Parts: sequence; structure tokens; C-alpha cells
Amino acid sequence: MAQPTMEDVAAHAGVSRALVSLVMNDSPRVSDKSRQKVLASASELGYRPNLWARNLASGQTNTIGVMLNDLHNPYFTELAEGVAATASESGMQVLITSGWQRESGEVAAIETLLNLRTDGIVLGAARFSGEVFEDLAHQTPTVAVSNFEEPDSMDTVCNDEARGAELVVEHLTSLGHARIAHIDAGSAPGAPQRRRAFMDAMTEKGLAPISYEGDYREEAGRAAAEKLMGLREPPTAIFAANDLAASGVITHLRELGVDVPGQVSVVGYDDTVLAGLGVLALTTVHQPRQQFGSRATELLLERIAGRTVAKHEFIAPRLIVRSTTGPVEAS
Amino acid sequence: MAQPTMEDVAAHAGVSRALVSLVMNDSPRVSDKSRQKVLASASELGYRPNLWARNLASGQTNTIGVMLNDLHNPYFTELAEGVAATASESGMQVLITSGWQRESGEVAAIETLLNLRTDGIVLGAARFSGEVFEDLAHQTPTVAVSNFEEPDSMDTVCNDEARGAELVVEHLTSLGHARIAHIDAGSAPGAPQRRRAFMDAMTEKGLAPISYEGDYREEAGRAAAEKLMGLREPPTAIFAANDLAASGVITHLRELGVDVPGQVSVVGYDDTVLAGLGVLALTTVHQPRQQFGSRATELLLERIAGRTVAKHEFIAPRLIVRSTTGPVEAS
DNA sequence: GAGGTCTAGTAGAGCGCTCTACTCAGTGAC
DNA sequence: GTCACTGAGTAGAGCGCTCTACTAGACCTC
Repeated sequence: MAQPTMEDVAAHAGVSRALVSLVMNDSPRVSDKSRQKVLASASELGYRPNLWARNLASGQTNTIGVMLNDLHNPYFTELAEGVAATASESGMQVLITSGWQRESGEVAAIETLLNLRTDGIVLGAARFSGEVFEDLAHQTPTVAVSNFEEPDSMDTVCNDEARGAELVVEHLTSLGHARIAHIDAGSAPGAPQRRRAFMDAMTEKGLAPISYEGDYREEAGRAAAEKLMGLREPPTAIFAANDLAASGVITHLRELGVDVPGQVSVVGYDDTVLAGLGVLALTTVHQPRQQFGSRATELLLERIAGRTVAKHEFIAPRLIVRSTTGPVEAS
Repeated sequence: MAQPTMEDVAAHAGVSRALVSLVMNDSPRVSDKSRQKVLASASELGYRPNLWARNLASGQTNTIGVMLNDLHNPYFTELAEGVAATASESGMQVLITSGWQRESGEVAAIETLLNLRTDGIVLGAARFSGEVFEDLAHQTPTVAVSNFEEPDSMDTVCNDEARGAELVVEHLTSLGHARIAHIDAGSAPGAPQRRRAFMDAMTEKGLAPISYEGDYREEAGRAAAEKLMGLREPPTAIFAANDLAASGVITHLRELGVDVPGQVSVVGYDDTVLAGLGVLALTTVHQPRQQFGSRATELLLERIAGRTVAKHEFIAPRLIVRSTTGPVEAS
């Protein structure tokens, strides 16, 4: 089924191809009569503009590309939603590609976006090395949502990890907790910053921080809880690396018959769907993921408009108190 | 930064543009010497092919579009993963758009894909009416992953809802349960089929089915559990509309002090991340979502290759037994 | 009524590629 | 030596659009 072209529409309406183009682009230089005539012909023939031709001819795509590390992770998809919302306000299209958690996939996904000549790229926490990255940023306007160092060549938007950890420590100490343990996620994205902030916040309160290395998975929370509860003086509160790890902690505590939050308080991080679930009702740190996406897009639009100096922004998280934290046990 | 074109590469390598094109497309008609020379020039200039121009000229895009109703829902993203995997095996690109849960968004997303002239479209359970749909399918090869009726104009891949409900009933009756309640999701996608299959399976076993209308949210599970447990003869097993509703059921049962699975068994549907969580450990029906995506893509490739007769396939689900089901209480 | 301005529309080059049809050596058969 | 054939490369039209530069006529102005 050969699709009708602008030429066909023009012939059918008895006008020039250029006029059809003007109509399609909502130019004010067309009389109402011609406009109606052209639109009628277009819909009669079932014409739809060919974006490939349009973008080739105009040299601009009005499209921004989003590269997401992992589509499974709601973090990324909410981010994409923020991008889409802000982009569509400016009349931009959004095209999403994903690396499907493989580094080669990410590189391929980025290549595709570059070959498509999208006006700019939003990176959702990519995992490949800084070099590939820098290289990318020199080729097209780029904004990364992640906790990288702060490269000159691209903008970054990220969670204010320090503030998040502070909120947790403030909340727990105000409930009387002093022996607070943090399960960190080693060198995973965001984890080092979070640990450091936790350490600092604790020290500032005159408390001795307990830190235990884990990762972002449920199993890690379980294992850490086992270790921590085996200590001579087990913590009265556990601040997990993320919600998933927190759920592992809670599972283990329940198995041990330890009451949460009666005997031990637990805090997560991220505020994913899990946290809100009735069975968990987890106190956690909410990251405004959509806002990350929309702010990143605003920065990207600025870049596209010509800004060249890099900006690095932090967005403040919020503590969501649910039912896994409570006053320290009177004993 | 004006990007180099094929022309530039040709000039730099001292050959014709056509030869560069042949090299870029891995044609065997090029001598090794020329190939090396061209590739060297290309990488030196940082050349990258312009997809818009290429696709315009070649008249084919080697791209398949995926329209997902909702990027938040892991169901859809896993589906997309299946599509991506199968597509890349055939050297096809995948472009994802989403309707962000709004019908207008879906229409816009589909328009974009059509304007991009993707070779075909995979629909992830779109919500708009059959008409828009049929229309779409007449314009480009289309495969839908969902529980629609079975239109002539497009292929469909869907979960074998009947089999899923059967598996649940078999599992529960084999544990001795007879008073089994199903919380259905009204007229939501898949729900009517699931209810009917449940009814049939129960009747076939000579049991009286209990059905209660709810929806796919946690709150609905909670409310339904409250009602069901208030019956003169409460069920000994509850088959929820999905995992989320099942989690609501379990939350309420725990609040009531009802032991799961000691007193009441609970089964979910979907096998989302939730189900595998330690705090829930839900027995549920696994839908092979990735397989949906890859099978849909295979069908789409067949369509693109010229098949015109519609195919409608069902994919069998699997029961995953975890810790929320057990033998009926001896009483 | 000559000259200027505005409006509505057109002609046609060109965006960066692909692809068909062609050329031009070199090779081998007879 | 002629002819057919092959392998390597080129010329140039064309994909469906945009956009600049132009034109033709309507309308003013003095």
C-alpha cells in the first residue's frame, strides 16, 4: 500500500506542493479557503506526513532521545514520564531506547539515538564508563540523571543523597534511636554518597555510625539483618540501602520474631510501589523521580537553545513516614 | 557542529559517494583496499550515517514500533524486553512510545509511529476503542498483545486465561479446598475471561464458585477480603484478581489475625516482583511476559514479510507455588 | 497612474542518503 | 586479436519533504 505523498495531495487539491507544506505546518500565510481545500484532500487521501523526509529536509527533528538503563526499574520509567511531560509541553517528541541492562546494549541504544540526530539526549543512569560518555556529550546536548561526578561537558540532575540520609538520621534520633545501622550498597550508583552522608549526620549528632556493606537486592537486606541482629548490641534501627533491601530486613526480622517497629525500626530508600504496600508500609525516602525527568528536560532544552556552561542540580528528597519506624523500646 | 556527510567522507577518501554507501552497507562489491580507506576516513571524520536520510532513500526503516499503555507497569516493560530481544536477532531497531495511560496519549503515540513509517507496530494492551485500532491495522502490520476479541486485521498474542484459572482451581482443590472465592476485576482487561474460566473450572469439579467484584488494586483486595471473611461460611481459599489485590487480601487477613496459609490460602495472578518478595511469598500464576513480546514480534515479522491472514495465539501460563497456599484446615 | 507594500501562492534547489544503470579495466577462450 | 564476461567503481536520478527567492495581483498613497 503505497502511501500518498504531499505531491498527491497537491495534485488532488489543485495547488502546489509548497502550499500543502505550508498548510501542514500551520503557516499563517495561507488563506482559509486554500487551507480547507488542502486539508480536505489530505484527509480524503489518508495522507500523513513522512517524518523521515520532513526531518531530513528541515534539518531538525524536534525529538529528544531518552536512554534508560533498565526498563524494569520503576525509577527509570517514572523518570521517562517526567521527560515526556515536559517535552510535550514544548512540542517535542520523545523516543525511548533501553540498554536492557547490558553495556553493549546501552552503547547500541545511544548509537541509534545519535544516528537519528535527536536534538538532545537524556541519560537515565547509564552504567558505562565516563569516556564513552564524555564522547557522547561532545556530539549532542546531553543531560544525565545520575550520581556521576560532575563533568563539564554535560548537565546532571541528581538526588540530594546527603539530604536524604540526613532526613533519616533526624527522624530516627528524634524517636530516641542511637544505635542506628546503615546497610549500604557498596559502590553502586548513589551508594557511596549515601553512606558518607549517613556517617556525617551520625557523627554530627555525636553518635557512632554502624555501617554494613550489602547491595540493592532483597537478599542483601536479609543477610545484613542476620549479621546485625547477631551483634552483642544489635541496632535499634536499620536504614537499608533501598526499599528492596529493607523488605529483606523486615522479612528476616519477622522470621526471628522481632517486632517492627516495636523492637527495631526499619527505613528504606526510594519509595517504590513496594514501600506503599500494606504488607510492608515502609518508612522510606521519596525521590521525586518524575521531577528528575522534567528538570533534566528543562536543562536539555536550555542546552539545545545554546547554553554551553554545565549545570549540576540536586533535588531534595522527602521522608515518608509509614509504619516501620517508632520510638525506641523503653528498656 | 555540522556533522560530516557521506560526501565529506568520499572526498576525504578520494572515492565516490556511492562507494562509501556500499561500504557502509557491507556490500561484497568493494575491494578490501577501498573498504579500509573508506572506513579510515569515516572514523577520522567522525562520520555517522544519518538514519533519516537513509530510511528516506531506501524506503524502509528496519524499525518496529512498540506502543505501551503504561510504562510503570512491569507487565509492559517485560513485554518490550521480549520484543527488543527478538527484533534485534533480525537486525531490527525498536522504538518505544507510551500513551502514559491517557487515551489521547495513545493516539498521539501511534500517530508518531505511523509518521515514522515503522515497518510494523506491536501494541501493548492499548485501551482505545476497536475502531481506531482496526484503522491502524489497515495502515501497517500490527500485532496486539492483549485480550481483545480477535479482529481479522491484526494478529494477537495473549495469555491463556482459561488455563491460568484452571491451574489455580486444580492446585487449591488438590489441597482439599472446596469453598474457593474469586475476586475478579470487573470488565478490566483479561478479567471477564478469568472469571468465566474460574466459574467453569469450579463447576466442573462440582463445586460452587464464589465470585466477588473488585479490581486490580490493593484496596480492592482489602475490601473484598473484609466482605468475604464476614460471610457465614467464609472461603478457605481466595483467588485474587492479581498480585496487588492478593497483597491487599493478605494485609487484611493478617490484621484480622487470620493465618495464611494455615486458615486461608491466597493466590495471586501475574507473578510480579511483589509476589516473589519475602514478606509476601505469594503463590501466583506466572505470565511469560517476555515470551508474549517475542512471539508477537515473530508474528509481526511474518506479517511484514507478507502474511495477511490473521493469527491468534494463546500462551500457557504456569503456576508458581510459594507460601500462601496450603492444605485446608482440618476442622 | 506611477510607485510602494502586502498577501497568497509557486518554482525549484537541496537535505543525505540509496540504488539502478552504466563505464572501464582486466581476464580468459577461441 | 576479437569477443564475452567479470569485478570494482561511478554518475545521477530520486526518496518526500522544507525553505528561500521569486511572482502576480490587490490595495494604498500622493
